[in-house]
Amino acid sequence: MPLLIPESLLQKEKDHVAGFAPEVAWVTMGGGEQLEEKMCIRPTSETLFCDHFAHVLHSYRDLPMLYNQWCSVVRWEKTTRPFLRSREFWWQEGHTIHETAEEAIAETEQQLNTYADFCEKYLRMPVIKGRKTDKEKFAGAEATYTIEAMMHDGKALQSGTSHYFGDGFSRSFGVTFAGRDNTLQYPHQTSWGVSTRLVGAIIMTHGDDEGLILPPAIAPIEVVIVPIASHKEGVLEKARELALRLKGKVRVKLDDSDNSPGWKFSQWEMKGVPLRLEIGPKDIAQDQCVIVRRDTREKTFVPLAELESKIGELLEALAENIYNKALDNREARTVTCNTMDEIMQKANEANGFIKSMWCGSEECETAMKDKAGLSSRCMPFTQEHISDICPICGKAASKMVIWGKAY
RNA sequence: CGGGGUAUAGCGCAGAUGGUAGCGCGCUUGGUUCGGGACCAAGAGGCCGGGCGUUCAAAUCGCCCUACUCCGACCA
Repeated sequence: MPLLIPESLLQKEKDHVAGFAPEVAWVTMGGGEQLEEKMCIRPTSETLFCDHFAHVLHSYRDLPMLYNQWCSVVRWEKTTRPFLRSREFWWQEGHTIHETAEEAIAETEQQLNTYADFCEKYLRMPVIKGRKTDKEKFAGAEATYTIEAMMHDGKALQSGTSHYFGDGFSRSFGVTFAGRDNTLQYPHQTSWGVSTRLVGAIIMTHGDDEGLILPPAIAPIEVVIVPIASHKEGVLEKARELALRLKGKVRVKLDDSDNSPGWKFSQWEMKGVPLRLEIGPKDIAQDQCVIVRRDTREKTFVPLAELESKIGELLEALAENIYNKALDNREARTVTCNTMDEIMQKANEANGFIKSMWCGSEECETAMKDKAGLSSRCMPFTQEHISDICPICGKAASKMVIWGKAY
């Protein structure tokens, strides 16, 4: 889809334009000439896809239409933050239309689950699945679902979203198809995305003072081999032999540069390589090597005969450990509150998640922001019954919300 | 948008009361080292963000720009 969106196209869905207009960048000139109609640089591509759908959709037989594109988008943020909030960011955006609401809702859920699984199983980052409040939902959506992660400083990071649009956009853009009963119908739509924000999430979930800690599944190098006293007879040869032996089984790199071993240790730790394999004269004499975990720095002497299996075990142990550490941090920084006083006190003490009931009114949500500096992160799918009243207004409440400070 | 801060070597910084610049890291060369960022020696590297002013003399004082940055409000 194109990079530029004509203003008229952006205007077609009123909630959407109201939500995005304040943060779009506009192109007003072309080759020194003022443009007849200004164009915005896409902040998201729903309008472009809708325009496209209107042209290509004719029959229920064309449905579902499932699109995905990787591109960068621009949102004119007032405050930027490397990886987490940049004015231009690279993302993946999926856009689908379906014959029925049920199908579209299923798609929305499926994608949210895909993101959650990816974060938890591959990035080893625990997330909370839930629904956004109306105040926080995507402009123009009927429902927005989110996965919320907690960074190690206790701040929340929305790590992926999936939206259900109903047929609102379809109606605004005149997207129609001939249905099974030969009547003209509007398809039900979804969109969903994750961005390079996840890179920031990895850094801020797993990293420590020595640098990155990469989850093994996405580490470009899983094992780095550092020869010790590599000038001595046979060391480099042995290191090369091990690298060759591991190649194809695990992503391995031999650092045979002439930097000192200590320098290499620090360097590869900073880059987040999960395992370091040391091989030196003493090891060679005993037919073993030393493997050091990035997360705990724990050293293990490994007989060369058991090399492959031990590497597998250690990678898995590391992956599990970094997930558990992140989860422990989240649990330790999550509190349940019943009164506004309690909430304000906790919010003041430390960053973290605060669970409380909520009556559902936007006034109370705004009050939470004003009084405690907290925004609603989501209404988790897994609800807990804390009480029956909203701590903000005292009226009846049936929804539990997670509040927090967000990046 | 509101309120702070910073700008001096590739990077990080120091340069009170004005006298044309220094430290650490990095880089180059030689030697010794090599199981946690090695050591010694010799080097290279600077329009002190930009402009105007004050002064015999400005990195230093004054005014005006520009860029970056932090904290708020706004947002994936």
